[in-house]
Amino acid sequence: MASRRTSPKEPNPAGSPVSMADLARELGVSMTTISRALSDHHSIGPATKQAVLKLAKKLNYQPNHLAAALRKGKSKLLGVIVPYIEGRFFASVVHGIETAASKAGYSVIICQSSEDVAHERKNLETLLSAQVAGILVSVSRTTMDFRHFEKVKKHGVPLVFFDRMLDGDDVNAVVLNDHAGGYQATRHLLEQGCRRIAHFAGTQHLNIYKNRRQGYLDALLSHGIAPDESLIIECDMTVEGGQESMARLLALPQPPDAVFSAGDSANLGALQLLKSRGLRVPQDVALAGFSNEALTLVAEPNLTSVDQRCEEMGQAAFRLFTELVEAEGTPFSQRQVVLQPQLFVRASSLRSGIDESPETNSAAKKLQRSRVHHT
Amino acid sequence: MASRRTSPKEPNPAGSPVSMADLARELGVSMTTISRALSDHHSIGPATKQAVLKLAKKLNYQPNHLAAALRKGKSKLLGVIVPYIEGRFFASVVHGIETAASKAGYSVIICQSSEDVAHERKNLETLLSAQVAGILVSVSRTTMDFRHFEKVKKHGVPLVFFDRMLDGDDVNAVVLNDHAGGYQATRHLLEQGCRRIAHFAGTQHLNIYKNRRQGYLDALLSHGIAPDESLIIECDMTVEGGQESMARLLALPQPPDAVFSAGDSANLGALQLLKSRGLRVPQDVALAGFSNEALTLVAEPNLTSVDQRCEEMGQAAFRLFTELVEAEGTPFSQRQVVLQPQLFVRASSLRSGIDESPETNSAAKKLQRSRVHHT
DNA sequence: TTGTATGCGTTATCAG
DNA sequence: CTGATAACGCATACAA
Repeated sequence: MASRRTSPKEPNPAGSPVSMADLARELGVSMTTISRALSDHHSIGPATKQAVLKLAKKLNYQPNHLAAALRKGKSKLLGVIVPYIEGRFFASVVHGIETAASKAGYSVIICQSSEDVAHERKNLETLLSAQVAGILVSVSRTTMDFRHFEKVKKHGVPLVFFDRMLDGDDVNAVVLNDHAGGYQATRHLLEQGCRRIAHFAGTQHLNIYKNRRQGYLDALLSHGIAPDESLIIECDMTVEGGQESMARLLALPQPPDAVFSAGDSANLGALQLLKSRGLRVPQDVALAGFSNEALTLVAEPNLTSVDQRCEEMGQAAFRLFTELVEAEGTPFSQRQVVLQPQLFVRASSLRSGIDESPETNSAAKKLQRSRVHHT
Repeated sequence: MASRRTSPKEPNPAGSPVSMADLARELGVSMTTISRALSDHHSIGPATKQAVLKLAKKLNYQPNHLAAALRKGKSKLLGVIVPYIEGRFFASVVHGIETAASKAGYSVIICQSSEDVAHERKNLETLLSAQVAGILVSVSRTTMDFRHFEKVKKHGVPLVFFDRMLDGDDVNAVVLNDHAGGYQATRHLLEQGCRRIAHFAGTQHLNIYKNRRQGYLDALLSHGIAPDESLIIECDMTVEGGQESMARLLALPQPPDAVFSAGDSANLGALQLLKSRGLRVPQDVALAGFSNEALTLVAEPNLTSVDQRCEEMGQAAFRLFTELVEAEGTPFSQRQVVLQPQLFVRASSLRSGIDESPETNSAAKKLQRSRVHHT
């Protein structure tokens, strides 16, 4: 006598796509009942519900999100586009996004534009085809206009920019107050007695670099110091770029007594060059940077830097997305979230001990501890 | 007279889910024709094909991958689970995976287990529900058995482990030859004249740390040196852990003249402590670490370290996945890819200049250049 | 070369 | 409280 295929003893032999229909057949009820029991619908008998749940566990039923999304017209997928995923900043932001998203039942599809607009465009297509519920993006360095984002709006998919964005007011975005960051760092250098403060600036078509520079300029002005254009060097923010830029500054008739760099790597380069020339940091040249990279705590002396609140930015971006989902249908209203940066004062800019507030230091220590990761 | 809704002049007013059915109606052909034209089927008239493509572009038709996946039973989604996404290693591996995957038309869903098995289990459920075509995973630190991965196999979803995995032979995996890495680093220290070489070891239930330690032991043995258990310290691989461990070693009756650490962060801690005690690196104590973190090039002296080929690992993991897809149906055969580590010799372990080969140095420089990222 | 019909797994709309 | 049925958008076996 052949064994019955429908025997409850057989869990599931091979590739086992158990569907709601299977559960329905097995229990002798309708698919509707199964669906309702599984989604905890109100009009459902507690007895049948338990029975369904039990059977589902037993056959280890796995819901098919694709089918559900197709039916409902809304998926639980969230698209994220970043220029690249390496480096502390974007990795941390993605970490923040993913953590918040998964808590809310969303899965995150990650895309890299590799700083290339064409790639970015392709990423958008892919995400739209994947029927994502929303798209979070930090534009690539080569993105000069918003045309390819129009399609996203046209499809009614919520769109949130974070950190990097182009000028244009009709977009939702969460950004850091880069101006305040530049201002704080520069003011701090001024308070340390520096008077000829140079600036390593980034590409000026990106909001972040433009704002950091403006913060620097405004800090100087509000302290009655006229900016000196020869002290502003546009550099690519790499270690080598920092070395070269620092060398150029030292070749000036009147070298600076401090540098505010729009990035930490360039500042490291500056530090290396200064040391190689036998100059002391901060006594001869004080340094303050941007991003609060891990390297700031490794360099000697430790580097003063502006923290970008990476994880908060990720969380905020996701929150903004959910707000957009809730506000669906209502007329478009632009939403912007602006995060406040935090200056971490370290030895590279401390000319006297008096400014070293205890909170700042304990915060820095805490950061160091929490940032440690290992394989 | 009311304007016709089907007028070709109306591109698409609001949220516009243009489907193949719409294109078919507009062109007066069947959906089959549309489907074939779009998927470049062979039996399709070039004229009609062009017409379809043109109309699709005009109405900016966006294919619905969900529907296609549902129909075909196979999606173009790839699930990736990592303990966390921050830090150089996993970010780089994910970078490698995403780059290879998107090139092959796959989208990557990223999940973080946060070093928590329960979370890892949930991640698996999510990915299976999302109908991913495969799952790539590096297990969490708290994962002690493979039970929750059985379900994945049962569903017939290709599963690839990378870097971290538990013992067990019937799995597909791409790993680094950690044993060779530990061996090379230790041999290098021996060649520098070190004789009492200590080891900072990681949790021994993870393959990677066990193998690094074994490589260390075997290198000692093959050089006729009996391992000294008091020189092996299990530490949590943080900077602080490294400081404490180094302090313990220095308190020994016979302190070591070198340390091979299973991680770079701990080595940085050791370096800091040595400096604070007035000891010189590498003259008094030579240091070699693991992971080739960015900090190795920031610390002074630069830290010798074993590179883990992060991106190659990501690429290899994806390749292994595609192989599994192609080998579908055939009986299971375990596949393992073992990557060879590369030792980067730097000042922290160089007691004499003679060993500093030019290739090593140029490779290190190249690495430094290519790793620079900025916001 | 093109069209017709069906089903993938789910949810929503109706009746009972 | 429960059930039958349609529909989501696409791909394919089968017919023309």
